[in-house]
Amino acid sequence: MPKKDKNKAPESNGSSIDSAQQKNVSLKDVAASLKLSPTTVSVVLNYSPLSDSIPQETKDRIFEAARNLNYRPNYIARSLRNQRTHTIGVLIPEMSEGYSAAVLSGVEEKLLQEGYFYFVASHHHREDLIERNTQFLVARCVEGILAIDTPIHHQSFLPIVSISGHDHIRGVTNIVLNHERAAHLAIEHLHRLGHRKIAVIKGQEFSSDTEVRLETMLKAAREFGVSIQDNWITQLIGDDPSPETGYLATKKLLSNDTEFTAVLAFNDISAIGAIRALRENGFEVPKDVSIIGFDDITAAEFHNPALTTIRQPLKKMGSLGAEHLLQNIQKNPADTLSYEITVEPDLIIRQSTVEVSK
Amino acid sequence: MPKKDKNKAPESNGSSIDSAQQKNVSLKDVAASLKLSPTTVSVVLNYSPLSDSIPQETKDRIFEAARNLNYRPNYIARSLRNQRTHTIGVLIPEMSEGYSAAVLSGVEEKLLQEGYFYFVASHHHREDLIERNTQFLVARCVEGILAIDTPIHHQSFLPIVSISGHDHIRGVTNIVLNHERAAHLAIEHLHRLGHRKIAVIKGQEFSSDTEVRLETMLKAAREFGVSIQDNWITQLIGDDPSPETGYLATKKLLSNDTEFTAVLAFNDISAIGAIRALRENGFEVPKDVSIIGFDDITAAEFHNPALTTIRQPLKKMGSLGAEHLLQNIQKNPADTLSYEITVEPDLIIRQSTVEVSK
DNA sequence: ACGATTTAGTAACACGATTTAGTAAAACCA
DNA sequence: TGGTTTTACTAAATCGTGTTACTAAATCGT
Repeated sequence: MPKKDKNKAPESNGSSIDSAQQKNVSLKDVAASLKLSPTTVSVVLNYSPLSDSIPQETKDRIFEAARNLNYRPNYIARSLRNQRTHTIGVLIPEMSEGYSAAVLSGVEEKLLQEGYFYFVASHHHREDLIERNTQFLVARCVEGILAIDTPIHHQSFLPIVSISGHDHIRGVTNIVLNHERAAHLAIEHLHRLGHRKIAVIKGQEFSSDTEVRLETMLKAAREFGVSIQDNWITQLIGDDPSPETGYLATKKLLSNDTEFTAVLAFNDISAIGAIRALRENGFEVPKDVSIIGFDDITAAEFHNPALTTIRQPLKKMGSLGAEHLLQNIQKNPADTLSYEITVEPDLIIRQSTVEVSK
Repeated sequence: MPKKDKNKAPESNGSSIDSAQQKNVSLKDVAASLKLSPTTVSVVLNYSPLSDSIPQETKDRIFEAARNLNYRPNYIARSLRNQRTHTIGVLIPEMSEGYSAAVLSGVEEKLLQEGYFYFVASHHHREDLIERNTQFLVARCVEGILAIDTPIHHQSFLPIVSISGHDHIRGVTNIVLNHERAAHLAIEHLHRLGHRKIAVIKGQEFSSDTEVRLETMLKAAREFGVSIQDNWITQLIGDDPSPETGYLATKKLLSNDTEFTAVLAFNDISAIGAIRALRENGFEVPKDVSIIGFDDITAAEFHNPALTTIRQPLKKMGSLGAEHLLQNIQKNPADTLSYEITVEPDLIIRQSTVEVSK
């Protein structure tokens, strides 16, 4: 007798997350309310080919009941059945910087458009956390992995897209900046302003772009006949992205030698710290020393002085990364060979670089 | 005859995401490899009470086989069965600012610690996106929702924790700053420096803190006998968090009147824009006008001049929010009444405020 | 009028894990 | 020796969908 008691639909008629709704209604509940089978309801709600033979009147009743009971298909059950989670995993160094946030905003925009969600996990450049988080994401059945400034060491059975990654691994797609051009733009700009002695603050070893950034800069410098002496090269100090990394690096640089007339910083955030250090040591920026940043994060434009910088299209890199990952997910992983997408930098001239005075 | 063919364990012996592994191994595969039932394997791997009666030798074999085959329980299947997803949804205005990123880093730290993952969805303060994203998160079976600077309008059958939210809704827990004290610290500091005429840049209507921030500031001003005239109150202009919002607001402010000696900005990011506007109009900061920010984002310390600001413990607010959400998830939602957690601000004195000169 | 097709559905299984309710054999007890 | 308890497991049901394979009735074609 109490057979139906528990399946009795609650009389919810307000918003979808109304307080009256205690338990989510299932396909079975909808079916029961219409005295149809769950199969029929499923077939109709999914516009399956099978529903061709269901009369419109029945379909209408089903749609109406589903709406009235506020039926929402349970994504978990659907994922299990379809072996599709519409979820990807995103690996980032940390959740605290202009860089990651900018890329993520592009990722999110594209993913939500396509009905995907994402898990984020940050690893602080620790090898063990990268491995552990990858495991977790795989266990959660993500359909692919997007690695942002995160080294990838081995091929995976899942599609992987790496943003700013430079490892060439089978099956991994890289989204990278045209570093040659970025370096050309930066050095050319300084050269045109008369700078011939340039200091460089390179990134930490763990940053994917560190090596290529330095090498392309050195190459461009040779081409323009600009000098970058070894003792004008310094490295960011510290693990977390903060202006302090550039501040400490520049302090060290200044204790070596001060013959240079311009500084190429690894990124905007460290350029800001570098300016502080230069100022503390009695150098006006840009009067005494010009400085050029990298990335063009929001803070760059409004810093004092406003930063001249090489812009990376961070948001676009994020959405491109997401786009290609989704594409690769559609394909058979076996025939997804590694390929590379290149995006172009821009030189943004502001106030931190001027003609050399010496 | 081909009965076992497809269940034949792949001879994977490398890393967990080795290329050799095509298909995830299931409980059934492990069981088959040992000629045991999935039940037994499950019981042992989960340290279920039932496993008391299983001899150690069998347990060892099971653990070993699971490790060798690199068995990872399928989270989707487990979630369906247990009706627990260990996943929460996080609503944020956007993924681009120091504020959200700082709070999220606290959220993430706490969640990963507890074995939870999270979905992020941003809504750009659009009512329809808040509703839609909430729907999506519910369909994805999140166990609770963490709303960061996001208005919540109705009670839900899911636990909700709101960070910097001020709506008092049954079942919603609020994590808020001690705004009274924040205002007291800010006004007291300016008062001590001799400022008696203070301009205020208030937040946009859509920011949760806008109203309470302004009101507590006005109240503190009255207590200290400091004047905040109506035409010294301006509002951030624009939707996305960027220094430009404060720049435009301050431009408008300066076109009204310039009698004030200090500016209270809604947040650090707009304070940075305000400084630019003041400077363009011929005011030196802090010589002519002092300015005080709010939040203490990373950029504040290294700005030029370094920003005096009221620090919100953003990361802590994130981890507290996550902590209370997880607590409320354990409880019966019915007996989770709304309550409020208050965190304390700090005054961080740097270079953007000095004694009044006039 | 009779076989073939169309209509309108449904029963049963699968996805991969956990849990409930057993069972068959061994050990224990009196 | 006969009954109870313990040991060492396993079959079957379940979570909520989606799909495959079926059926029973109605309609069609000739």
